[in-house]
Amino acid sequence: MPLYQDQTIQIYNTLSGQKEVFKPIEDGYVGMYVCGPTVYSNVHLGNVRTFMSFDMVFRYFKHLGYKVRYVRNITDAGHLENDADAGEDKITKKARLEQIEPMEVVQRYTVDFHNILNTLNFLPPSIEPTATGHIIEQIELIKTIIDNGFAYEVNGSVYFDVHKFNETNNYGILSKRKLEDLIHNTRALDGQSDKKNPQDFALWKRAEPQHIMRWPSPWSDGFPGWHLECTAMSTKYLGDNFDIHGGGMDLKFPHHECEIAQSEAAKGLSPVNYWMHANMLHLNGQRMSKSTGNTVNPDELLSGNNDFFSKAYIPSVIRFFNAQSSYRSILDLTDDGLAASEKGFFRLMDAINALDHLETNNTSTFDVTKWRQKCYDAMNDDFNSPILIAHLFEAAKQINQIKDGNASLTSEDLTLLKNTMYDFTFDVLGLVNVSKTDTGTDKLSGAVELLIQLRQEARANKDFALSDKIRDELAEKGIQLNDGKDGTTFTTN
RNA sequence: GGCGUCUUGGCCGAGUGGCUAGGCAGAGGUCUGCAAAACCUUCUACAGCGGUUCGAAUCCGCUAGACGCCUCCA
Repeated sequence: MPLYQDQTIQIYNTLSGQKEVFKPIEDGYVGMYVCGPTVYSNVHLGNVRTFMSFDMVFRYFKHLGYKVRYVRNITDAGHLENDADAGEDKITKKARLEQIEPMEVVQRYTVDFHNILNTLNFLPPSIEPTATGHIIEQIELIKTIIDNGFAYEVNGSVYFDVHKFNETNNYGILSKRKLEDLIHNTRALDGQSDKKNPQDFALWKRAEPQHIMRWPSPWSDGFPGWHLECTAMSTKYLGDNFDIHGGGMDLKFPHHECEIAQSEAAKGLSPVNYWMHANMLHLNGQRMSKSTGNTVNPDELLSGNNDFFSKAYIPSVIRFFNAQSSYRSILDLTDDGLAASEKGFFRLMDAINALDHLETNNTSTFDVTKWRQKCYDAMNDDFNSPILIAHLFEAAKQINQIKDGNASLTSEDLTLLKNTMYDFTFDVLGLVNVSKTDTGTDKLSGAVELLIQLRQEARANKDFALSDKIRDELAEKGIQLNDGKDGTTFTTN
């Protein structure tokens, strides 16, 4: 029997503004779409945070035994610099600046994106469609929207008629805006003369002669609008009405609002049952922003080659740091915060690695079954990973108590504890086990063992000058000796 | 200006109308020749003011501050 039958998940739905019991459209199946990156530059860490949060959601659904179809797109065309008619496609612009083909831009940064996500131990999505691979679907969608009277063509471009749509539907339902307010507050941009109203958005743009990325359509040689891509790709693979749509908080308006409008205009129904939005990542108290230089790339964080952090951090520490806060909270990335997470992460790993060497007993002093359900309860409550981690640390404390002989578990309970720890730490949180007491190569290990032995002899002879010299000089070379009850071990850093 | 969010102990970060979050740091202890590491124990909270309530950090209002979206943005 799959686990999900025993667990009730609550999801905070942006659409309703509250937590709702998750009920998939089809029992046992979950359809989830997340807006992927626009591949016009190196993916930045804030970007990664959103995907990391949804990677965890994906992992949890899978762990519960759901069959999940997780679609995360690659935006490789159509994403404009701004909404004005003069707005340039981001990828085209980059190609022009670097004097290469747009598809070279796309290829370069798609590869970069995948490399980073692999390094950070992401699970690949079920389908990763590209916008350029779904031009036909987008054209068909536009035709339908025009036929239904919610879009109009001007000079080869097609725009969505927001005012018309709002007469029968609710434009602003997701972002809690009123069209009236938008009308009063829309900044007047130059070059918007093609649109009936500034609130209208492009479904198809006619390409200027110098524009390389272009496809034929009934209206002009041109390219699709950004909002349209996600509607075309999500509904193609998940159906006209699917379970979950995720993305960054900043996409709520206008991007996701427009997706709803497009779907309703084309199919007559709301596309998504649960809208999930991940909050922003800050860097030292400020929003990451390329324009102010307040940004750090994942590879810079992993290599330590940056101006913000005192050292390099391994991928699992970054994942752990992220999981220690709620996906719905703003998370501030700081050196202190990462360093604190690093220590906690290694402490947790040490406890997990100790599981293999625990002795069992006839009685258990710790209710493992109850604890296990608390772990599920945490994740069931809108994927509350910080609470889950608190429970994992509670288990870590128990493990240490058992090690010290102050607590005990039956072998049955120990197996349950171990399996649960593994499930949540590695499968759900996506952490990778790193033993801090990794002894490195055999050669190194042998040499250090010899030195440890010599030091033991020196200590036995009360030659502390020699023993301390061995300890200190090894430390200088990055080898830390740890004196314990059962002898001395070493760690490298 | 419009709409919305947030303000928790030294730091990060959960949460609930009355019952321990957790991590890091600090303090004390165990261990040790000493130290480090490891482990155990432990002190600091709920922006301010007013209201509802037997009881509020948790609900409501006001004030102050921070932030997000409204233009591209995960």
